[in-house]
Amino acid sequence: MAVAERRERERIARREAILDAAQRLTAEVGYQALRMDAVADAAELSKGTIYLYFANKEALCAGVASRLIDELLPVLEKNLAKTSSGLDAVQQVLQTYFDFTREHPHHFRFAVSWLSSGERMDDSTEAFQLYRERVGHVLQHAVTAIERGQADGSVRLDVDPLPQALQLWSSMLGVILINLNKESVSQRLPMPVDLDQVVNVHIEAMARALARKERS
Amino acid sequence: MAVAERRERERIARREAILDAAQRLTAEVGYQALRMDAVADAAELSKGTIYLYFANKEALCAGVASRLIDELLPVLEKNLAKTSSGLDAVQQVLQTYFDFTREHPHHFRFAVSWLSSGERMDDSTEAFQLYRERVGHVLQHAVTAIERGQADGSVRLDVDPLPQALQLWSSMLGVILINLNKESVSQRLPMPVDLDQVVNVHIEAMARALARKERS
DNA sequence: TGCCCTAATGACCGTTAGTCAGTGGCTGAC
DNA sequence: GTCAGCCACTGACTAACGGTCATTAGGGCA
Repeated sequence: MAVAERRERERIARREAILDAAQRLTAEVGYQALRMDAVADAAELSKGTIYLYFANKEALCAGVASRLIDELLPVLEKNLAKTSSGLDAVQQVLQTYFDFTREHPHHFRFAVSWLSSGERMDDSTEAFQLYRERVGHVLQHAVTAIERGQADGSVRLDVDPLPQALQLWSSMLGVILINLNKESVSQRLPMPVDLDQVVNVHIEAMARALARKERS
Repeated sequence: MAVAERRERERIARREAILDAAQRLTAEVGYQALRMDAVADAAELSKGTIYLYFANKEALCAGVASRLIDELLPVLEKNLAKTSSGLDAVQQVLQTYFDFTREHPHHFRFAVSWLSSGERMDDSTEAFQLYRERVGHVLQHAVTAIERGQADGSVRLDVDPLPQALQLWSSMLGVILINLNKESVSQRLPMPVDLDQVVNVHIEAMARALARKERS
């Protein structure tokens, strides 16, 4: 049945075309302002068709998010390869993730709303499964960096790699969240602040907290 | 004009009654699921009337949030009075804020969406001004704790109190965000994790990063 | 040629934030 | 005491948007 195979290829191609359109629009306006009608228009399809390929708006967004986080992993691995110690690698994971969110702020906002969605978001779809897996890979790099540091003597031995990696990840999440919205946050705070500086302060603080010996 | 004064009192009382209703409902369902019709029903007013007292849903939520954060400040001050050193006070600020968000998870979610809203949210209303001011007070306590630690020798001298307080605040934000959604986050991660432990790991790490001397 | 199956359509629905022309009761001038 | 005017309040209405479904188009197979 060559017909069935062609149909399957066409189906995948159409799905990718929808994702292309959604990704383009998302880069402009973000996930929350993304309109399903606009996606349909941009993909030159009717709205109903979008729902033949994605269960709902969130599943579509997860599809876009999966594509983006795919771009992060090779960059992260390239940067990690250059590091001289485990502690250096820890800092590199944080810095690379930060740089990535600067390039793709909407992706980060989506990740935050996904993580904080509670029961609201139905993430049982295939697109979410994939996204979840990718996030796990990033976290695994942090765990590995800590273990490497404990092996090479740059990271203190009394930290537990997995909880510590989660601490690094979640605290970085907060710092990035604030930095990403620095214009509005600094307006919204009563004191003057330099929120770019805070990112460096944070990465430095994390390094001090993990370092085996007091750093200069 | 005793009439004008009575009118003003009534206006304030009505506003408070609306806030009462909104706060009650918010505690049940959260800000996002709060329906303006439901607020109107609960306050025994028509929906239009709600909009005579609050510009929009966000302003109403900011009103509720202001009330809640008002509860935090006295508790924080009480807890800080018991601390034995500046470093201890830093930890107490973090712990108290964490405990508060456990009691009022919806408030925290609102704060996060406010901070990450970018241009979306119009926070020029009076309710937001007040809320902003209160958040500033909490931050100020963190700054003061660091300065106190530098004075009493518990905190290293090479940290700049304001950026460091912002680092503490924003990183704690991320850790709390993850903890608040721990059920869904742990489901969504491919590895098993204890997210309550991560909060303690974080506060410990922060203390190590700020401590003047290596802690045991 | 004609039947069938799949992909695609777009008018339609439900929900919900926000609006506005209309109502009624209190006030204060006369 | 009367009544014009003001003001708080009303609730039906609109707009926007995510999601649905009865219907249609057209390629493939007997």
